[in-house]
Amino acid sequence: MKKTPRRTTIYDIAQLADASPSAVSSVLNGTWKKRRISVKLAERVTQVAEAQGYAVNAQASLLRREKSNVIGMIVPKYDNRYFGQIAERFEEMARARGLFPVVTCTQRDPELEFEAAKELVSWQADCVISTGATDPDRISAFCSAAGVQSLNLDLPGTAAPSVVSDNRAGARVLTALILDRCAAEFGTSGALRFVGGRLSDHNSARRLEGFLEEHRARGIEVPEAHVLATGYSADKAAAALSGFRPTGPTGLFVNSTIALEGVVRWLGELGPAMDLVRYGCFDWDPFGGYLPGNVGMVEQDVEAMLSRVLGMVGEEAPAGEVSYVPCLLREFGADGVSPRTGQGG
Amino acid sequence: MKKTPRRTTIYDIAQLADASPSAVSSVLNGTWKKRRISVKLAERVTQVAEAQGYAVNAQASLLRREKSNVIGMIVPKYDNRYFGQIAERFEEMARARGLFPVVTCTQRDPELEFEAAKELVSWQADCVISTGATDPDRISAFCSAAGVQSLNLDLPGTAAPSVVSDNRAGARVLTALILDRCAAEFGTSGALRFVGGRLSDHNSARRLEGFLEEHRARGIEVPEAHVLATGYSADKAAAALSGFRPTGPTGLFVNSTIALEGVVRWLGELGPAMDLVRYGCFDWDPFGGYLPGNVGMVEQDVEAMLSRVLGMVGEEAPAGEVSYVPCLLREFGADGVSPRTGQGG
DNA sequence: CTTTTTTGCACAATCGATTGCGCATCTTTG
DNA sequence: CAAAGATGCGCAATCGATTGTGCAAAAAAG
Repeated sequence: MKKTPRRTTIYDIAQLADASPSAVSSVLNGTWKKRRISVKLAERVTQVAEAQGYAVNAQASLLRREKSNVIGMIVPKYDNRYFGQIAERFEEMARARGLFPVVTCTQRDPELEFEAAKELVSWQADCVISTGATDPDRISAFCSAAGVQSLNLDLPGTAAPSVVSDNRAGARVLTALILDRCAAEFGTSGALRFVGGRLSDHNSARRLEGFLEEHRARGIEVPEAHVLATGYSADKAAAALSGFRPTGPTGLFVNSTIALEGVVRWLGELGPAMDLVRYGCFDWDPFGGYLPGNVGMVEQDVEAMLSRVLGMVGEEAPAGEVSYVPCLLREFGADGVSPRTGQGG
Repeated sequence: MKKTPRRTTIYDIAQLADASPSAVSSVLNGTWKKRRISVKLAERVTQVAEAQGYAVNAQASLLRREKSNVIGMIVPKYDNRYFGQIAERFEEMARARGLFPVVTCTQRDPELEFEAAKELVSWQADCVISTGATDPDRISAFCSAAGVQSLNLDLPGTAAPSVVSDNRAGARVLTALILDRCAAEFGTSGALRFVGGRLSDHNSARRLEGFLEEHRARGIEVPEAHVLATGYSADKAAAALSGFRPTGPTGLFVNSTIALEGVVRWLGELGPAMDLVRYGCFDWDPFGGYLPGNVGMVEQDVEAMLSRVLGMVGEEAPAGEVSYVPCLLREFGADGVSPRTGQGG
C-alpha cells in the first residue's frame, strides 16, 4: 500500500507475476480460458492484482474495444421524484444488463443538453437517451452523424424513436377522478381549472387534451380562463392563482409537482375557503397524499418506460415512432390504496 | 450526414482538411497557438470537424494525458431532495470548475458502493467523493492504493478528509423549536420522541446528541422509550409509532424525510387526536411545510458543503479531518419564512 | 521413438489523441 | 546577400489494454 506515483498497469503486474502483459490482460478480463492460460498462472496474476489494488484503465481498454457498453442518459433535473427515479432505476437496470450507465443532469438548458450529449458521444457511448429534452432532435442529429444511436424518453422527438407516458389518457382518468370526488363531496361538479405547465410543451398539451376530453364527455364546458398553464415553477402557479378566491366548490387539475408546490402555497393563504378546494396532480410525490384536499396523483410508470427504452438499445426502430406507456392513478382519501391504471385510447 | 460505420477521427479530418493529425489535434483542443498553427489552417480544420460532427474520443485523449479532470461521486439515492440536490449541484459546480463530473448511485449497498468507486478509478478519476457511504474507509483505502484522492461527504470516515453537516447543532436547534412551539400552542412541553434513523449511523447519533442536549438544558428528562430509531424507511417509522395513541400534547423529532413519510401515515390514522401532535423534521422537502403539524425542517446547506468539498480537490488534508457545515432551520406556521442558522458549538 | 495434437504463453500491432522534436520556408537583421 | 531568427507544420513515440498470430514444450497418438 505504498503511494505509487502512477497507477498500476498490467505491465507492472506482469513483471511481479512473472508473466506477459497479454496474459495478465486476459486473466483480468476473463478471457483467459479461451487463451488457454493455466489456472496456476491465472491465480498468481489475480493475487498480485488484488494485492496491488489494480483497476483497469477504462480508457485504454475501451480504446481498443469496438463496443463500449457505455450507455448515456441526459436528465433535466434530479430534484423531483419522477426524474430522480428515472435516473436511479436507469442506472440499476442498465447495470443489470451489463451496460455502464452514465447519467448527466442538464438543468433544462438546451445548450447544456447538447454539450452533454456531445460529451457522452466523446465517451464512446453506444447509445444516448435524451430524457425530457427541450431539443431532442438536435441531439439525435448529432448522434446520428457520429454513428451513435439515440432514443428519447418522456418527451418525444421526430428524429429518433421515443418512449413517453400516455399523458392524454392519464390526464383524462385524473380529471374524471377529480370531477367525481368534487361531485361526491360537494354535490356539484363544474369545470376544473388546469394549473401549471406550458402548452408549447408536448406533455402539457396532451394532458390538456385529456382534461378537455373528459369534460366534453360529461357535457361540461371549460371556460378559457380555467386554463392556467403559465409555466413550470411553483411561483408561476401560485401567481396564476393569486387573484382567485374560491367562493364555491372548486376543483384543480395540477400539472406537475412543481406546480403543486405553488398550489399548496396558495391554499395556505386561503384560510377556511381552502375546504372548498379539491385537486389532483399529474405526477407523484410521497407527501402528496397527505396534503389536504388532494384526491389523487398520477404516477408515471418509470419502470415500464425504462424497460421499454432499454429494450430498444441496439435495435433498429423507425425514427419518429412513439411508444406510449400507461400511467398509474393513485387515489387518496376515498379508499386510498389501490392504484388504477390510466389506460385508454 | 451519411452513416459512418466508424466514428470520425482526427485522421479523417486531417485528410479532408489536407493537414496532419497533430495539427488537427492541436486545433481541436485549443493548443494550436502554442504550436504555431496558422489561423487559416485552424479555420479549415474547425470547419471540416464541424461538418463531420466530430467529437473527440475521450478515451484516446485521456489515455495520453496525465490529469483526467474527471471527478467521481457516489451517492446512495436520488429519490430524496437532499441527495438529489447534492448530485445536481455537484455536477453544476464541478463543471463550473472545468472538471468532468461523473455521479453514480449505489442504493446504499456497500458492495455496490465499492464497485462503483473502483469503476470511477478505472475511469481515471482524479478524485472520488463518497457521499453518505456505509463504508467510506474501504473506498479510501482502495483509492489511496491506486494513488487517487478520496473525500467523504455527508458521512465522515477516518481514512480521508470529510465534510459533514453539523448534525448535533442542527438537531439541537430543531429540538428547541419543537419544544418552543409545543409550549406555545399547548402550554406544556414534555420530552419529545425521536423517530427514525439508526443510532449506529453517525449522523443519527449526532442528532440524538443534540436532541438530548437541548432537553437536558431545559431540565427535561427523556425516557428511553422515546427514542424510536428503528431504521431508515417509512414503514419502520410508522411501525415504531403504531402502538402509540397520543392522549395529550405530543412532540416528535423526525429524523429524515423518509421517516416523515411514515409519521404522516401514522398521523392520518390518528383521526382528531392528530391535532395534539407537533413535529419537526431533520431534512427538508418542499411539501414538508404544508403538512399539518409540521413546525419546521432542518435543511442541510448543500451548496456550502459542496463548495467546501470541491475546495479540497487536489489539496492535501489530514485523513481523519472532519469539517462541519452549519444547517439551516426553516420554521413553518409561526412567521413561516426566514430560515435561521443552526449554528453552534 | 517419431509424428501429431494440445497446451501454455509471449510478441507485436492496434485503438485515437497528444506532444517533444525537428525540418523546411519565410522574414528580418546586419 | 548571408546569417539569424521566426513561422508553420509534420514525424513518430507514447499512453495501457486487447487480440490475432505464432512458437515452444508437453502430451497423445501411431
